[in-house]
Amino acid sequence: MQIGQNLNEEIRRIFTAYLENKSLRKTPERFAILEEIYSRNDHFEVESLYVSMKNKNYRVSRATVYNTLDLLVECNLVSKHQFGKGISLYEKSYGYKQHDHLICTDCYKVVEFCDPRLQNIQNMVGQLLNFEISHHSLIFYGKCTKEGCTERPQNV
Amino acid sequence: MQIGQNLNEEIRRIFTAYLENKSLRKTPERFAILEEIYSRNDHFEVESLYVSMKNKNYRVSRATVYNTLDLLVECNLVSKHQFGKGISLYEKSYGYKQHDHLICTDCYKVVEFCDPRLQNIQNMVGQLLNFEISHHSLIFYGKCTKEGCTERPQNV
DNA sequence: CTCGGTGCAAAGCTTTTGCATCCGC
DNA sequence: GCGGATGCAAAAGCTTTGCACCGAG
Repeated sequence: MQIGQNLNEEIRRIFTAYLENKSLRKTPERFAILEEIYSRNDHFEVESLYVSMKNKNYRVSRATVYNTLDLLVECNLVSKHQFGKGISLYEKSYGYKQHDHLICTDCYKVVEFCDPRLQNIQNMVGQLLNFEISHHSLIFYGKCTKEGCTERPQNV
Repeated sequence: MQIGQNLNEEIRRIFTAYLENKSLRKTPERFAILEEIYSRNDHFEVESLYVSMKNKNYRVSRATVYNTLDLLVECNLVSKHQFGKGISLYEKSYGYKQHDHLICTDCYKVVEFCDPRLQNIQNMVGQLLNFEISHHSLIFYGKCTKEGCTERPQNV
């Protein structure tokens, strides 16, 4: 589809600009990882991304995946979350409206939400305490009611 | 001091009630860990708590510390944070007003703040998405300005 | 007396690091 | 060709687990 193609070009452009600005090399691995991430629609962990690429017979190492994820987080193409199970989850972030997460403590389902008032809090707190706030993490923990919470962990 | 003594009795009472309710044993180790935690005023990591107790010649194992921390988190006497460095930080939570955290991405300084508007957001989001929200985690990441940010990691 | 809890050490998992090789610039 | 980047595997760091012993109920 045309839109997907445009998005793909756009994120490559952003990553390229970032790499050039930082005098980092534009290696094929870095762009392959970026592309793999943007072909996904979930909150994924490093191992899952690594396995996906291995399954496609792409030759990458975990070290490169970790390294590239750091770069992508730094240029805001990917966001990183610590949802509390000691394991980091990532998701693509370009073209998505800012959102936060709600996690079911029974089944680990992740739901996204957005509340503009948070931005006000962020601005005020930063000004009050002399911080230049660059980003935030807001997670609500609870139990999903009504909907079919299975109490069985899902692969999020 | 009298207040400290009352607090100490109060948290023991809460923990005791929790253990009895869950039919768990009231072992001396569990209360020793609780007491050690409430004698601290910082955000601490497991290893630090373990070492503190070892230094006082108290015989505990890491396994018991981890086990007890889980219990204390579950009965709301302790709160657990994932500040993003892959390592969990804990703090006592009874008798403290609810607060959130601001972290300097250069020196890792942790500052606490409180904004009552967050409660409104929490209530609204929970109602809207059919979640019974039990707790949350809000972290602002940024750089401290004006004050002397050393860019050197502190032991938080 | 029972069996849950503990200490200790080994194992598990995610992430980082060291090093030889490779390739972008 | 140089030096950054990669792949691989080993190592590191936090947390969990297995097992024999202990002690709370």
